[in-house]
Parts: sequence; C-alpha cells; structure tokens
Amino acid sequence: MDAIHIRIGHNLQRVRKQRQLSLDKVADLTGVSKGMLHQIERGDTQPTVTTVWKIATGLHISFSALIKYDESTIAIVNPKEVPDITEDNGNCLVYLLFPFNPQTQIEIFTIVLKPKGNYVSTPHNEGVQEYITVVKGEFKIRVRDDEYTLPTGGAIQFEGNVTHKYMNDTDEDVTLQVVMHYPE
Amino acid sequence: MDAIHIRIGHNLQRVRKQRQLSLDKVADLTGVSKGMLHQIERGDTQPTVTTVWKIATGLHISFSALIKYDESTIAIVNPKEVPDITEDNGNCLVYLLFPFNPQTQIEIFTIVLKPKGNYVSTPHNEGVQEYITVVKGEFKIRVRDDEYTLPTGGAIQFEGNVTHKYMNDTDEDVTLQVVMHYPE
DNA sequence: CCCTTCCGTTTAGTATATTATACAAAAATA
DNA sequence: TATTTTTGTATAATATACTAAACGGAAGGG
Repeated sequence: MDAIHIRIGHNLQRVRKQRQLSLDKVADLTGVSKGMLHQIERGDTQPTVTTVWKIATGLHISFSALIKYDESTIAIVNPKEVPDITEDNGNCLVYLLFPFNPQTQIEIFTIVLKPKGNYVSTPHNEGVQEYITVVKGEFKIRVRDDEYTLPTGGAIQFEGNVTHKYMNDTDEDVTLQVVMHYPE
Repeated sequence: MDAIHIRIGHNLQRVRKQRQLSLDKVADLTGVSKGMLHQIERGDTQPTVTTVWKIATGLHISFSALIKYDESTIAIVNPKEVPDITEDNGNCLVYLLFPFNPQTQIEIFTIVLKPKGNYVSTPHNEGVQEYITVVKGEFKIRVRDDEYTLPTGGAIQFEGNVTHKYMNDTDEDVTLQVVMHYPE
C-alpha cells in the first residue's frame, strides 16, 4: 500500500483528468495554488490536512475519496522482510505481517510460541475483536478466567478488552495467525 | 463547523484522555514528537496528512475518527452574513447557506428568481442528486426536454447530470430551497 | 527534606509546505 | 505563418510544520 500522500496524488489526478480540468481550473475551484496541486499529484510533497480539505471541498468529493486506495492493488509480503518483535526472552516471536491500517481497521500478524513460551496481553480497548487460528501445534489460551486448549486448525474469537494469556505447554513450537479488528 | 485541524485536535485529545495516555506515550506509539502532538491538540498547527496518518496508525483508529466532528454541535447561519452570488444580471440570486461539506457530501442554498429570471445549469457529475423545494411563488423547471410547473410547496428531485433550467414566468419573486447531494 | 520521575508547555533550529512568478511546449485563433 | 492562450513544469521566496531539547510544576519514594 502506498503512502497516504502518494494515494492522494493519484486520486486527485484521476478525478481531475476524469472531469477534464486543468491545474489552473482546479486551483481556481479549490483555492490551492497550481504549483502545489502539481506537487501533490506528483507526490513531491506531503500536503497539510487543510490543503487536502480545501481540495475535497472545491471538487465536491469526500476526504475518504482522496485518501482511499484502489483495493485491486496487491500487497505482497516477503517473509524475509517481516519485522519481528521478541517477547518473553525469545520464547515468543511476533511477526507483523500487515501493520494496522486505518483504512480497514485491521492488523494481522503471526505469533510463534517456543516450548513453554508464554505471552500475556494487557486488555485492549473497548470493542477490539481478536481472531486467532492455530496454524501449528497445540495451543492453550486463558481468556479472563477460562482456559481453552486448541489443536492445530482450531480457532477462537473473543473481545480483546480483557486480559488474556497465550501458552505453549508442549515441547514443540506453536504457530498462530492473529487478526485484530479495531472498532469505529 | 470547526476547521479540520481544530477537530483533529479535539478528537486526538479526547481519545488520549479516554485511554489515559500521556503525550510522551502517544509520541512513542505514533512516532510524532510530543511537542507536535501538543500543538495539534491545541489547534496551533495544521498537521501534514502523513502526520495525521501516523497518529491514526499508532492509536489504531481510523482517519475519519480523527477528522469527524460531533454532530450534536449546532451550526447557526445568520441570514445577513450569507454570501450571495448573482446570476442572470441580478435576476437570479444564489445564497449559499451551507457550503459543500466533504463530511456529509451535502450543499444547501437558497435561490431567488426575480420576475422573468432564468438560470441555466450545466450538467453536474455522474450521481449528483438535486432536491428542490419551492418556498414561494410559481416555479417552472426544464429537465432535459421536459418542463414542469410547481406551485408553492411543490418539490422535485432529479439526477443533476443533465442540463436543466430554472424559470420564473410570473411577476413575483420565486424562492427555492436547493439541496445538492454528491456521490461517493 | 531532597531526588527522581512524569507531566504539559515552551523555544530555537531545521526541514519543508505553499505561494507567486516565470518558463517552455502545445493548442488554439486569426 | 504569426500571435495569443493554455497547458504542465520549474524556481525562488516565504510561511510554517516538525523535531529535539530544555523548562517549571506536580507527584511520588526514599
């Protein structure tokens, strides 16, 4: 996914071309200088929110229409390049596949629990949904005061605003696929 | 309605207070400096889209959540202060009550047609909906090739992407209430 | 009490967003 | 063809977003 100012540039140019408007005309409609519009379209600058707002207003389009990106574009993640965060002294590895995206409100990562590895999560905010799929191994989880044991292929979903603990009581690695969905 | 950077400031501070986070903590989460966050909350600055994006990402909230404004706030329009645009040599007066708002995608204005006044509108873009209510007088309108005559209290709705003409064939003023809704 | 830590605020320096002006090529007009 | 407009681009000057650092006050902790 492109950076936000790149998307804005593309969206702006697309709308402008669609309506067959010149930079001068758009400058006139929006009150943003022609030069600035040019730089925004080229992605040479990171416009101010007020500038983007003026463009949205002048062109009669929503803010979202300017910051949205084409869903059909494909994001490929190379396993080698995924940043990993270590917890519990190396007994819990977290690979952030897709960092939180304000567009979709979703965040996806893989967790590897080494034998006897633990991970305690502090409660998230109200309305956060957590979806866990066990990719490999036998997974034990405690949500609030209840414990569940899930085999490979098992899955669990719960509201994340309560303390929960991931556990691996076995002698083999446990791999999890975690999807977080944030409200609003 | 407040300017966008003011709303962002309020929304940011509200979320931060709700979650009981310090500026330092938010700076840590978002990668935006503490000083900048402070200025944004106070409305002293107009942040860059990338900065706002970083905040949305770090706090796991949507962009819209940051730019939205409390609907319960009231906007009062003083008739004396409404800007008016004159068309057709003063025979058509347009009063923009609520300029286009990217949030609601709506625009509202009042039109006064003097006796024998005309107003020809060039087609808008695809999907634009136009809602007209006749507040006073007898109103004639041509949409594409059809003509309609509406009495006081009458109303009409049509897709604005076609040429249409407002007419006042009477000897009295005609007052219209026009709501434009833009798609997306 | 002093010392530390954490909080919001301020400030000074720098990076850069934005504008106004100028430019060259293309399109239109005559 | 010569002339004028219109197009996107480039540049220089200015306004301002952003950071890092320091500040003073409040809240513990010994």
